[in-house]
Amino acid sequence: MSRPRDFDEATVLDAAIDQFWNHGYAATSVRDLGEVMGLGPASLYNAFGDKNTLFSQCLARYLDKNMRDRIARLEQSLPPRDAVRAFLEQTVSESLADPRGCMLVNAALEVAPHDTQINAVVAARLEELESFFRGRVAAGQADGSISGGRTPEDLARLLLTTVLGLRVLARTRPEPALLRSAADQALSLLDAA
Amino acid sequence: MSRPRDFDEATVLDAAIDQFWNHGYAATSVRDLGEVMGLGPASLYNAFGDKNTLFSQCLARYLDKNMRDRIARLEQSLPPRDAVRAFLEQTVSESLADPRGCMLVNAALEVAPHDTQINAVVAARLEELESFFRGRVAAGQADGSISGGRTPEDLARLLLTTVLGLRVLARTRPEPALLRSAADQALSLLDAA
DNA sequence: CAATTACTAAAGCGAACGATACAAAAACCG
DNA sequence: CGGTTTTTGTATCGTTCGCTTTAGTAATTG
Repeated sequence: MSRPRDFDEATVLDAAIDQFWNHGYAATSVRDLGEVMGLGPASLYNAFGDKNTLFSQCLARYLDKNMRDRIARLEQSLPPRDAVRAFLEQTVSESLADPRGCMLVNAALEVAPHDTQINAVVAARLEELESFFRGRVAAGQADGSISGGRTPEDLARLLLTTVLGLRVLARTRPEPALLRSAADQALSLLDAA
Repeated sequence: MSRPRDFDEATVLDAAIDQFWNHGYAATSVRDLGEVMGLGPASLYNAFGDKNTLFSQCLARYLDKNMRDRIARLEQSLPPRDAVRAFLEQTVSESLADPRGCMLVNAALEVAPHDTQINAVVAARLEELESFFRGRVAAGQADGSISGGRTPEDLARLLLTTVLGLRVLARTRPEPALLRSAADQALSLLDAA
């Protein structure tokens, strides 16, 4: 090893994430990436591999920062039922505030169907989210804050589906009343018998 | 008017729909389109305008054939509550059978955010679907087959969100148990008080 | 201080992109 | 038929694509 990099990998990765997040995979060119990252093509390819590999790294980093951390935070700081509600509410408010939507959902539709590696990552992360819901529902049923009328598995599946639906809906119809109502209806299943 | 076209517009449009549906907007080239449509570039541009205009026509035709007609059929042939259930069930079984998902949902995430015209079309069609659900729920409440515990507006919003979520989920995790369970949970709201 | 290593910037590779120019050919109308 | 109009096949426009090469420079090691 000799000469160190002139740039910070995490910083330029964030710039790349921003570009992919804004414009999607196919509509982002390697030149675009080089520009926002402040790198020439040689540095870019040397440090991150080709476009597809770079995208994988961006997606992984995005998910660690935006999903995994959020889940961990909610699991630690809130009682089970509140954690579920908070996740849905954060999804709604974030969808209203950021027109780019969720990079995971965007990738699920644009990239995953044509790339088995990305598909595996996306599927695994969706399972993580489902698992978060399932675990919180089970815990909520145990402490009595969530009705026991439905299985944690079933409720988790609906909650996951609702989150994804909200993300899609928000990108073309970012109407607060619409999104909040949908989220509230899904949450009401935590009470129903 | 003088020389007629050598091709049937509807037929070649269907071929173009198939291409866009399979590969998305950005990843489909005009040459790809010409190939599957059996047209040279001159005929293609002369008949359908540029790539973006062609996509609009494809999306409109797709929606007329796949969504509007289905809604009309369900509204005519089934009682309100069954029509709602049938729509969800068809969404699930179609999602499991066809890996391309729903072209409307795909377009909502890939194209609509960067194209105000497409966005308007997508938003309008989602409102149509929401309106279908709202109307059927209201009719179902009137005839007693659907619980009156929630407003048609709220239920329609959740059903719409669920359909979109199912479409996303199915593309990366086409698991029958997962999708059917989510759909069933959403439908159970038609009973709850 | 060499010697080595890894970096960067600039130029450019072949291929594919969206879109057009142009002339030949085909169908309509009088 | 002849004249007009539209369609069509072909060739190609200029640009951009993902990616590589080359040449030179900057930092580390002995």
